[in-house]
Amino acid sequence: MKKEKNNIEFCGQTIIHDDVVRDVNERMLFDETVMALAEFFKVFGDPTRLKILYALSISEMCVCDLAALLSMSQSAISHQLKVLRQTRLIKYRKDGKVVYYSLDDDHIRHVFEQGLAHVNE
Amino acid sequence: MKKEKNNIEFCGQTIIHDDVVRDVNERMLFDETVMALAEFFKVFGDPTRLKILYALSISEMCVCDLAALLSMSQSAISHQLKVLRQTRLIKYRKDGKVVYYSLDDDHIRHVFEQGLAHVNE
DNA sequence: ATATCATATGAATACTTGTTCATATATTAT
DNA sequence: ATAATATATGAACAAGTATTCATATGATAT
Repeated sequence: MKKEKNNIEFCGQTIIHDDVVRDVNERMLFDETVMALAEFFKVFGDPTRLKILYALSISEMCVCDLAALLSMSQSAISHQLKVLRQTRLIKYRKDGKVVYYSLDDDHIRHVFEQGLAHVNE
Repeated sequence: MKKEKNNIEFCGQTIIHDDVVRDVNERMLFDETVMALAEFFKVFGDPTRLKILYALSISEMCVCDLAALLSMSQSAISHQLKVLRQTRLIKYRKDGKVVYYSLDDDHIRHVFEQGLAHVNE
């Protein structure tokens, strides 16, 4: 049996189902959690970074090679590697002048596959 | 035993390890796949959309209620719902003037949890 | 028909972001 | 030291995007 509607004003917003809103509000995620989550997914939301991650899931590579592979400037690649480093998705080791990048964690592969599964329906 | 370096120029880019680049290049994803994947993750890369998705993972809700829940304008919510609709992450049913939104698929919940698992380390 | 309410949407704006360009740093070779 | 090479980075610019504002649409009630 449907309960009757009881429209309420709250913070200038009309609430039609205050019971549902109250319930969901109590279970809502912390703002910082949502922010962190958004940042995490945002990193995967760029073709260049996805290609880099995919490439590194196959083999560690240096900046030069990644630039050649993706036909992009060394600078562009380097900037994106910085983003991936800062979000701890990749790690690196230095060997002389050359810096080798690799995935930080197999966990990343899983997220990637998860996305691929969706895209391929 | 490390193979000696054989720097090559390709499309204006220096290649240090041409064997690795060639190998990875052969296995590289199609551009359209990468694009679709980026679009998919991009949708999850916004706090407002994440909150909406999370809310809908608990209960179906109408636009009014979502606006009240997130303390945002009806218009802002409606615009984001459009994005979520177009990417087929949510579906809706109409009951008179009221439009009820819900997750399109339990699969979305899984991606969400996957992200949460990462954020919570 | 008219008013009201829930939702949708186009345009404008403010903000974010990916790439380029120029340059800096660091390591190796001469 | 000097030159060459691999990588990093700050600033500028272009392209993309989330929200607001004003308004449109569509349904219900009077």
